[in-house]
Amino acid sequence: MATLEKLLHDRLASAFDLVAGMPTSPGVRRSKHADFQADGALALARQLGRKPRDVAADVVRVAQLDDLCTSVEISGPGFINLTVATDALASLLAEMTRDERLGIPSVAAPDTVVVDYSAPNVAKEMHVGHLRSTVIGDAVVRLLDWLGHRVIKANHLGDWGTPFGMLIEHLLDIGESEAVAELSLGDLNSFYKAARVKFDADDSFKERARQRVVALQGGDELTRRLWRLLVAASEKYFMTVYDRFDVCLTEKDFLGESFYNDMLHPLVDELDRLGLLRESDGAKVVFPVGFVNREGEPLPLIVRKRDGGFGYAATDLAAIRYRTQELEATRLLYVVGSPQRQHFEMVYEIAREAGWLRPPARAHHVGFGSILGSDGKMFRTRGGDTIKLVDLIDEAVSRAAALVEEIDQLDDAGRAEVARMVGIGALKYADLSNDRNKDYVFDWARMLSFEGNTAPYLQYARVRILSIFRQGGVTPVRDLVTLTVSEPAERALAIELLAFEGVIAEVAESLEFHRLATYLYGLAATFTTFYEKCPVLRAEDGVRDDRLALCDLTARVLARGLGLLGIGAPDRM
RNA sequence: GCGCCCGUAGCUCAGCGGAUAGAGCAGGGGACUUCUAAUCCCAAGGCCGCAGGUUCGAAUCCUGCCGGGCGCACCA
Repeated sequence: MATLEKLLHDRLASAFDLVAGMPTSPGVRRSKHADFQADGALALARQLGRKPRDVAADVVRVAQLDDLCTSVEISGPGFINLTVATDALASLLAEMTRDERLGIPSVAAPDTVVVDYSAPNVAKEMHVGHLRSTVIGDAVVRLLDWLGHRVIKANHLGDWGTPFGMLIEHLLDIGESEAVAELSLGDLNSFYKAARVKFDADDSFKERARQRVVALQGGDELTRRLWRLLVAASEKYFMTVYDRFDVCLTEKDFLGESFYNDMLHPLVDELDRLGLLRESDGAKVVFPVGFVNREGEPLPLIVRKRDGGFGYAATDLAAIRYRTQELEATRLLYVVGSPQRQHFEMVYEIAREAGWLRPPARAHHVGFGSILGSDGKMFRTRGGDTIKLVDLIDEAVSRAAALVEEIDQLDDAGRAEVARMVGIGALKYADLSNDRNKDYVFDWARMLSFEGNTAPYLQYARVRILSIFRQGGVTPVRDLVTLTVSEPAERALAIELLAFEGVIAEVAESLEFHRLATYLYGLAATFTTFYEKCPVLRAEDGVRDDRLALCDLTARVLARGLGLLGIGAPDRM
């Protein structure tokens, strides 16, 4: 389906091309002076050496807009103001009601997308630091999947490295069953800390740990089994967190660092063959072009450490090669904090130089800022400790439970389910409604408020709509051929609804979910104006059905939009 | 030193070259015999960090400052 804005754009583009004699952007956008405006004449006038208003007049003369607009006027210095015909609105809306996908088709040429996100560490608690990656990455997965792309979730688990020496030795000390029980239940911090304490205090333990690392890397069978035990127990725990948080990661998506172990030696060999590998201070490194260190010298990416071990850079390179060559990925997304930006830029550059990343395949760092406390510093507990992710989730749900306590139309189980949707929704939405490039300030009261740009507000807006249907005992029809849109509030809502596709298209590329959030909030706000001004159930028969259709579409767009953000929408609250 | 990100109302945030810079919160004033008032409406609140430049037009693009955050060789 063609979206309204795109239709206007295309028609005007043809007209502009005629007037300019070359491809010219019409500059169509929403306007407060009309439904839409086109700014293209102002920019074009300069190139043609003519007056903007004259250019605009020529464009209007040749533009074929009769079926779309009732009014096309030139205003100010040369803006073209467009008022959309209600017939056009009506038929587009009717088409939208009939479409299961709300006018948004599956993509014609799907990408194979690898989304690298969440990435907790084995035997370590998930904390606030994992919140944004998990929430944003999950939204990326849901959106691209819904659009019909082939999405591969890659949970780049920290399941390898020197800490496993001490972790395995600690496991042996306390016994396998005890360790597994502790880890599966989520008592990860105390397990890790206990290991750490012994490691720091006890030299013989430290030596055992060191030996154990060697055994692990050497493939010693017992050690591997114990390691696997640690990983499995942690994965089991992480799954409980994901389930509780409504995150769509599954057991199958754990693709930890260790997965790439066997690829690391061949990787180094290939870099060597390609002539990219250098020796520096005893380490094997690659110097990607365009990167310098603080002395202005070429900045290396260390592929193999002086001691022969591999660092994360090697794993990241192996992963990128695996993803493009084995998984045949065309779009690689790394949902990782902004501080790691340079690292990934270096990895991408090397991958391009090595030929592992070439068009149409592209890699993109989906970076994000930090979560801050109300004091403007990194969000921590009052004691200065990092906050566990489960604690955050639990608090969100229990705070939401206090809010929904008064709902008398639901039983206890129903209220608990609503509390979950509201609490988790609030937490996720607070993250996704902010520009991910920026830091944001964490504030329980604000995110759980029913006023302002919050998940509860959007959820509530939809509940009010469903309440109309229940109250009237009606089911909105979805096979309309046309409908009437006459009141200003109806028009405003109609135009807002028709903008959904454009927003989705934009976010699918930029992965800036706050644009979707801003849109949904605008839609909900536009709806409440409509709700105040236009009675639905009390309207006359013809009008009533049309208003019901507007309500229904709004509810569906809200539910779909929230769903793409990983947020549920309760039917009552 | 080099690089990246950020600076918009008292607070939290939108605004990816267009008309008079927008929301929410807080503070002020209103609206519940009404489809859920957990809502809505009205008024008030701004040298868009500073200074130049490009442009018919700059919060938006460029340069330089100021202020804050983060990276920059064997941790991920």
